[in-house]
Amino acid sequence: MKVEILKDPDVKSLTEILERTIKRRTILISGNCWISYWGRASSKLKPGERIVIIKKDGALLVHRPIGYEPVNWMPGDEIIYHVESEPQQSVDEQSTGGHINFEEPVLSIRAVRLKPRETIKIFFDKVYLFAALNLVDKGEFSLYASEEDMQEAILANPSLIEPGFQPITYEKRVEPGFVDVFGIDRDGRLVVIEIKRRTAGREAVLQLSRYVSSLKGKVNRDVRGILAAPRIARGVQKLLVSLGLEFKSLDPKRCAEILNKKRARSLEEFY
Amino acid sequence: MKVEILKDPDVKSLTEILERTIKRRTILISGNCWISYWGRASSKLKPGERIVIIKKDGALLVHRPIGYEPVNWMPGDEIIYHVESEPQQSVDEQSTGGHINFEEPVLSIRAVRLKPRETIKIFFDKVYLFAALNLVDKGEFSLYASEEDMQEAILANPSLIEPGFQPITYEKRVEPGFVDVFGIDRDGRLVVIEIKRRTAGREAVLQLSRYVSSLKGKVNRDVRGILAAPRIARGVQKLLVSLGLEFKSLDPKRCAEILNKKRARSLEEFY
DNA sequence: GAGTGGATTTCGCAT
DNA sequence: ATGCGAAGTCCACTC
Repeated sequence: MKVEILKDPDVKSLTEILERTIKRRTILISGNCWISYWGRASSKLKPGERIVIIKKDGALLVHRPIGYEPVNWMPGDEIIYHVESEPQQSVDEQSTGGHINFEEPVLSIRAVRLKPRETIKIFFDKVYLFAALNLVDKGEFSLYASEEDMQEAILANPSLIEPGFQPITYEKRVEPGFVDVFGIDRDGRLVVIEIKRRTAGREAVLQLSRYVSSLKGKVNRDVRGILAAPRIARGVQKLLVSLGLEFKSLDPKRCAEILNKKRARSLEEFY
Repeated sequence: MKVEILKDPDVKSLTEILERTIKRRTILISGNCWISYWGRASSKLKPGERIVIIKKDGALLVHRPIGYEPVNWMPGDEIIYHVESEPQQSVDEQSTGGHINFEEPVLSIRAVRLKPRETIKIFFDKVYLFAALNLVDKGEFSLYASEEDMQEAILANPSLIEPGFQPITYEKRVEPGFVDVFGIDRDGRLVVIEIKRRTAGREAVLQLSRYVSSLKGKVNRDVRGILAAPRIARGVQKLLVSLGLEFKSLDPKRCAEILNKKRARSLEEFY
């Protein structure tokens, strides 16, 4: 069955259908609930009307009517669920605060994550909508103009940095941290490139500086440090120069375009 | 009306109800859709069955049947929506990939965010469930065992650090950065405490070291630096010692418990 | 308005 | 397992 929808269901039917569908279907529940969380931190959420999503892999999301982020959540993997119908008497009024319907028993959903150990308990005293959906999703997702794309674009087209630049390795680990791209310029000098997809700040400059310094100490010869980013923060330019580093403007979107062309070309060659 | 639910609605009814409820209700849509995003980066998602949430503040979430994170999203605030019914012919088959139902027109939802400028376009060719919910949520959310709580716990119970420790100020600004807690030990020496809620890494040690150094330069007398955290990263212990700093194990949960007791007590006093 | 740092960050990768 | 760095990070706070 593709979709099972219950409108204003009672706790008994809910308990039953949840036990049957949890971690087998994508589940939507909307109603009045209160929530406690204990684990890496701990939290309490007093009663209110929210949306709860439980996915096939066990991932749990609680969304309030406002805001992009879930108020409570649990990433999938190794989540164990317990569903129970409980008499309302057991609910600690003080801990819940707001209004609770004392007529019917409450639905309790307990999610336990094993690593790290943490628990979310959700209590519903009123459910407006329950839906169990048998969703199939094999659609490919592709993201363009990420930092990884920028790196790939530089490797495919080194002149993006400057004429004569030759990449040698990328994402090479150097003490401390790592370098995004590592190569040689037209004069044979070592070049370390740090890539940022957004405006580069002080942190990026200091990081690059550490790379360059540690490398200089090892190879005992000149090393150029280039910060490749769409822009550099205003005050940071001076710092960059004072540390003997360079800046190269690099637009992530342009990198994405270059990559798209390259990918299209390799597709042509393939056919 | 609290809840409006449509099961297997046609595109025409959807367009109508969406225009009436969007940014006025919490909206749930589940069906077969494909999505493109353009803004800070860009992405494409080929057809598949997902859940779309649109909140009253305009926040948009697209969830696949697996995983904790949304595959596409838009934070609320300054989001403009356009809802249209479109003939399927206009859909670029190549850009969508998988299966598309060519019988009916498709529902298109376009969300435009102004700052930064970005756009999400969602096309549905089949909707299994549509729900518009009039949710009210005023429940208070409280999170415990934050870094701030640990600070508060130390101030309330200074012996957590060591016998005889006396806090003077907290979150005091010192060059560079700031100090979490600042006080005097039983021998009258200055103490700087840096608090970390989780395993303290190299960064925390270096930060504390900077505090202590700059303070020593100013007061021209001995200053102890104590890193208070649940644990310290393995390799970093040596660095800590070599910099003349100390480590004090401090469990955030225990801090939270202490605070809870303290708060309960003050509540008793209040009544 | 931009920069800085934290997050129940999550996620991935490399040691 | 642990640690480090990116993310369409988001978010709050400071300058």
